[in-house]
Amino acid sequence: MPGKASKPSIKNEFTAFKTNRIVEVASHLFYERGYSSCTLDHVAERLGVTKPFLYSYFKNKEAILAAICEVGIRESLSVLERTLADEHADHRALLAEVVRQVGRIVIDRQEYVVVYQREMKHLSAKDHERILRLRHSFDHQIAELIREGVEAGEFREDTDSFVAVWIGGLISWIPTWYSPQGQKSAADVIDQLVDAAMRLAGAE
Amino acid sequence: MPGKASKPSIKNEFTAFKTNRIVEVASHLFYERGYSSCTLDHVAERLGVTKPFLYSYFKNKEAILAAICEVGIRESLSVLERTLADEHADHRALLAEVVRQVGRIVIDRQEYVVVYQREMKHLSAKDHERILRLRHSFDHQIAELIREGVEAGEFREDTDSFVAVWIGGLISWIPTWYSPQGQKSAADVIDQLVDAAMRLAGAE
DNA sequence: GAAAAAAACTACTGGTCAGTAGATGGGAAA
DNA sequence: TTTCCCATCTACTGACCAGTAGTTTTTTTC
Repeated sequence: MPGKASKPSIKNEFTAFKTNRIVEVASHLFYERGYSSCTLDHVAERLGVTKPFLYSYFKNKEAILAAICEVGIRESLSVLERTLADEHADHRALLAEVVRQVGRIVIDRQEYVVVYQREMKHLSAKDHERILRLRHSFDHQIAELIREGVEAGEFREDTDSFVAVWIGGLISWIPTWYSPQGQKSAADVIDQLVDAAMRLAGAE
Repeated sequence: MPGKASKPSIKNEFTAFKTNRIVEVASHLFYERGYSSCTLDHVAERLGVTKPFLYSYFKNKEAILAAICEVGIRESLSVLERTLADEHADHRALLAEVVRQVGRIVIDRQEYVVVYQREMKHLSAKDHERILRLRHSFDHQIAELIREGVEAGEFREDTDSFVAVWIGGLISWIPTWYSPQGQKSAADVIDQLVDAAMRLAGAE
């Protein structure tokens, strides 16, 4: 069961590995067929196991969804905080780097992000609130970064720190239209994303 | 059955009225509970009728979903084309007005838009394609507007007309976070949206 | 290598739901 | 008033599915 912090050991590594595989496969199938239309028998079949197997790693179907929803946000938050901790020339460069890093994760974790957006409402109240807090923390830190940049005179002075939400929207929107098979490469999309974010922040 | 163009008559008006009510109520319930988790018995109950009633107005559950998905796009497209036909001082003013009008619709039709985004994949291939074509037509016309504005020297010359997609993203993103009960009024949100779109287009 | 423990499976249940067949009842036509 | 028709309803079916009880297989331990 995720959320339990255990000592590392061979056994726990096995467990973690299997838990991850479940999340991976479930995420893919929830993405394809939607949460409610995807049965646990489906997930089990794709993993080459049976349904009760899943129940020894997750309490129920909703717990699998919660694990999926957390992946994208957790990684985005962690890369955000890592990037904020690094040295940067100025707020412009910092914002650009943050958006670039998070954009990369959102593209890599596309399916997780989409499942989160679409299926959020099937989370239990508890899981929902916990994940929303992560999301707010993210928006808040970007807003702070913008505010500081405006103060430092690096972004247009009429820039409301609420553009953090718009930038978040830009980022979250990517997975709904970007496809690895499309004409645009991931690198192109990220470059455009960074450019768009800088324009929104009034950084030019 | 929607999609059939009939002569106007009292009878057809009754039918259209009932069809609309079904779409309205179904949209609301699909929004709240998700398409797959919302039963037609639920929809019928909320309407004060029974399930077979629905089947005399729609072929099946998916047809109701298709009707919902079409509302937002159809209205957006029609307001877009109406606005494009009007006189405007310049491309800047035109873009601002288009974004304002469409933003208003998206806020008014919030639930339809969200259901469309979330449940698109449950549409039949045919419905899916038809609706996607409407959507592309929308993006294409905005892209054209941007291209002309750049040519006229009203938007920054390094503005790729692909920003049309980003602007579309900004608009589509609103219903996922805006709430009529929130602190921000619809008017505030629209003003901010227009400002953001102008920044993306490099119009300042 | 036998016994105990852990992991995974087989087989089931109780409930749900899209879609349908055929009944019913109220209004229009005659 | 009687007949017919159309809208809507009652009552059902067949399939599906989350979750579980109890058994079998595999691994660990001694």
